[in-house]
Parts: sequence; structure tokens; C-alpha cells
Amino acid sequence: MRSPPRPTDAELEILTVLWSLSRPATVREVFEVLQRRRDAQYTTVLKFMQIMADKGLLLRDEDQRAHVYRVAQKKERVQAQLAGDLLQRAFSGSPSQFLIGALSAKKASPSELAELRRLIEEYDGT
Amino acid sequence: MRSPPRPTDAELEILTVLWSLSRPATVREVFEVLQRRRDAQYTTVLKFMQIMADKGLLLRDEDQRAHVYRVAQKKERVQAQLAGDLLQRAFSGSPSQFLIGALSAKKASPSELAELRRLIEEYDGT
DNA sequence: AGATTACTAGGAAAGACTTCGTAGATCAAG
DNA sequence: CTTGATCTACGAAGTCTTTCCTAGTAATCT
Repeated sequence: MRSPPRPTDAELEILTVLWSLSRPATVREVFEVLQRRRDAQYTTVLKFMQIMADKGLLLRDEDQRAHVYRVAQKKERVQAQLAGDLLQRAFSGSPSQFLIGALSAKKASPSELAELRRLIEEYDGT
Repeated sequence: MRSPPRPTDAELEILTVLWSLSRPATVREVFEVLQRRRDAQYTTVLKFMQIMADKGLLLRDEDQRAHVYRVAQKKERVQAQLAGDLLQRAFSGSPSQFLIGALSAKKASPSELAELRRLIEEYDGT
């Protein structure tokens, strides 16, 4: 029961669609949401989701003709994997460097800053 | 003068070696550091560094027979690019979710927490 | 000088990733 | 029942990534 591999760029895109739906979905449903973001054929999305099921990133329910897919791991788990991976590979494990990197790429709003502060306090207490 | 593409996994490994050396280096030098981390032939490293120069990730000085390579962008810039990219793609731009992801992948030490706290205060003031 | 070592350049193979077309099955509508 | 829409499966092309071998050239050693 090994944890699935890191999702590729295209696979992550599909995951984010499923995350935004917050429920299992068919290829058609994912396709329709994805179409608003970029250009892709239906069978391309189908293929990705099949591959992702093979890799263990998605689980497939074949009861209906239109198979229903759901994420195999919680969003938080996948995100932690991705963040942890980059943290190690590009920031030699330093969380503050990591955060600096993120913040210098995209300025945080006051509310996000407050959230960050709250987060650290809470984490400290744990 | 557009910014070079996101480095691949193997390319990032080379960059981290150059970052750790903090100076331009030959293929040989990079190869020797890299060898301590993993298995790779000399010409593999050479090829990567040539590709990276083509992509604009490295700059090459061909004055000597053994060409000397240096990073084309500051470490901080590349890190910001990578972190910002992941932040957008996997965390819909939310810095706190991003940090949670990192912290749940790797527990931060007390000193790192202090550093994080300091960082946020400072950032707030700016 | 001749042999050995060190470098680069040029492929090229193998895998991973991305994308889509076509074929065949199933379902819904006329 | 036939037609059109919808689905999955298969396969394949094209690109990107990773890896290394070989050839040729330059430097070093004996």
C-alpha cells in the first residue's frame, strides 16, 4: 500500500478540480470545469483520469456506465507531499526560507498575514 | 530576456550543488559533489549542465578548456519561482495553506518557529 | 613522442508526460 | 428499431526528461 507518486502538472490540475467539487465526479464533470480554465479534449481528460487511477491517485467506481472517480488521498495529504517535497529539494528543509520564497512570489494580504501569525502561535502550542 | 523555464528535478539538483558551492564551477566540481548524493556518470552531469545553459538556467564561460558554469539567476529568484508556482497550482494562492502543507510534511524546530514568527512580524512592518 | 587522462560535443535510447483520434459499446430519442 | 449522443478502451504521435556511450580533441605524464 505504498503512497502514490507525486502528481504531474496535468494530474494536479485534475486533482484541484476534484478538490473544488468536494465530491466524486465523472470525467464529464471534471472536463466541464477544466474547460473553463484551459483547452483540452474530453478524451484527454479521460486518459489522465485513467492514468491517475492506475497510479493510485484516484479511485474509480465502475458501477455506472459513466465511471465515478474520487481522490484516493485527502487533499491535505497530497498538498503536504508536494510542499514537503519542494521544501526538501529546493530549500534544504528550511521552512522560513520556504515561506520567504512563497511570499516573495506573491504578496500576502493583511488577512493572510493574520492567518499566518495565528497559525504559528497555534502550531507552537501543539 | 524572458525568465528561464522552471528547472526539472534533475536540473534543480545541479542548481543546489552550485548554490552550496556559492561560486561558479566546472562540470567536474559539480560532478564530484553530486556523486556523494547519488549515482550518475560524468557525462550525464555534463549533459544536464549543457542543457541548462541552453535553457538559460546557467551561464557558461568557455575561456578555459574546462568550461565554467554559474547560475543565471539568484538562488532566491529561482526559489521564489518554484514556491510561487506550487503555491498557485496546489494551494490556490493561500500562503497559510502552503505553510501548513510544509509544516505537516516536516515538523519545524523551535528555532525555525521563532524564525518564522520573526519573519512574519518583519514582513508585516514592510 | 607515445600513452594516458580529462573535456566537450553529438547522438541516441528509454521512459515519462501530454494530447488526441478512432473504434466499439451503451443509452436515449424519435 | 434506427439514429445520434455519450462513454470507455486502445493506441499512437510528439515532446520532454533522464541517462549514458562514443568520438574527437586537448593536456599531462613517462
